[in-house]
Amino acid sequence: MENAGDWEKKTLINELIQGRELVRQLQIHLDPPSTHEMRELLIEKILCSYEKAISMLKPTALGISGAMLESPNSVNGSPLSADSGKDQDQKDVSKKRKTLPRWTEQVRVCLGAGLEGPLDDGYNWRKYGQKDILGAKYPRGYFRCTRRNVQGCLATKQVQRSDEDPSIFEITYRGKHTCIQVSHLIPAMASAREQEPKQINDHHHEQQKQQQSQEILLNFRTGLKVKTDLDTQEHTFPSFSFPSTSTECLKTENHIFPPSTFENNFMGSISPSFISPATSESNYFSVSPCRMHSYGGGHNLQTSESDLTEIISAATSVTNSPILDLDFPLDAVEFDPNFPFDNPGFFT
DNA sequence: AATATTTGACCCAC
DNA sequence: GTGGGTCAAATATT
Repeated sequence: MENAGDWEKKTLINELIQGRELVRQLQIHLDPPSTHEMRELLIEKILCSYEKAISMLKPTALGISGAMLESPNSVNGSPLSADSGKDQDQKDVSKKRKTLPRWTEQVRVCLGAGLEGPLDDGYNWRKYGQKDILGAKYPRGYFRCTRRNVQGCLATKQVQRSDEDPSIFEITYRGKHTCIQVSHLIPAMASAREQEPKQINDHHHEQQKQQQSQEILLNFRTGLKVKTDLDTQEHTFPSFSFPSTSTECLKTENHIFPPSTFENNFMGSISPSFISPATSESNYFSVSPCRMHSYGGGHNLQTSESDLTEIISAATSVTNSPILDLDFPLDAVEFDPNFPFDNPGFFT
């Protein structure tokens, strides 16, 4: 994690460069017969970019990188973690409730094409419930890993839209993914494809390449070691997604960037954080999430000491902990995704 | 047909 | 009893 600072710095620079590029694009689109939508879109992107840059400069963003961790107790009451004993019997839902680690992440969604909603984090989620929460303006969505039945993956997440800022989604993850993720990315791509069939159809071959590289990468990742910020334990985990910051945003938003745009950068191909149909809070979204702390998500986890170990491992299995990713030698590629914008004409 | 989402009911912790 | 979380039948989508 030593290079976390570096990484943030670079990301910050990238964001600024990106912002500049976007402004240029906007400039171009100001005169000609450009549509309003295009201009608004550009503005959105610019704002998004700057917002991220700013958030990176904020104190909270520096250390643990702004990860919004929820103190375990605040999320759900208390004794949840207390009984850490055994969750071995995972068939019993209620027991699981007590012991599964959880952590919260806040995600900002870029309101691009008028749509909005939470992003995909690289896993395939299936919605299994929705509930109106007392005092909350928006209902909370409940998702579980689609591989639950197949592989017994017990990971779940809750998506709660923020009252004050509807563009923010609070995502509470619970449980770690035990499913083998070699398969998770590909379906993710597939679903992304489904959502943007027109744009993507032209790039089937590229996608296959992508999938291949994903597989390779995943295999690679399988042996990944990650340090959590909680302590020094290192964990290897089976799956991980590499959230790309603005890429996500721009990529999903308005489908401006065809997959091929990312083909050449490793990151682009491995970042599965496209939209996933199943992840949308209410299914109506398909937008571009900008993780507020995507450049470094410090997670805090539920902290019952007894569960600490599990929590930590869970944290590593989570998808959105870029900061955790940093131990991974991605330096060479990690920023590429932010740079498709350097392509002249990437907007047309 | 298979898979995903919706939604009311049910269960459990508080 | 209440609220939050999950189940599962009905329904929608692919």
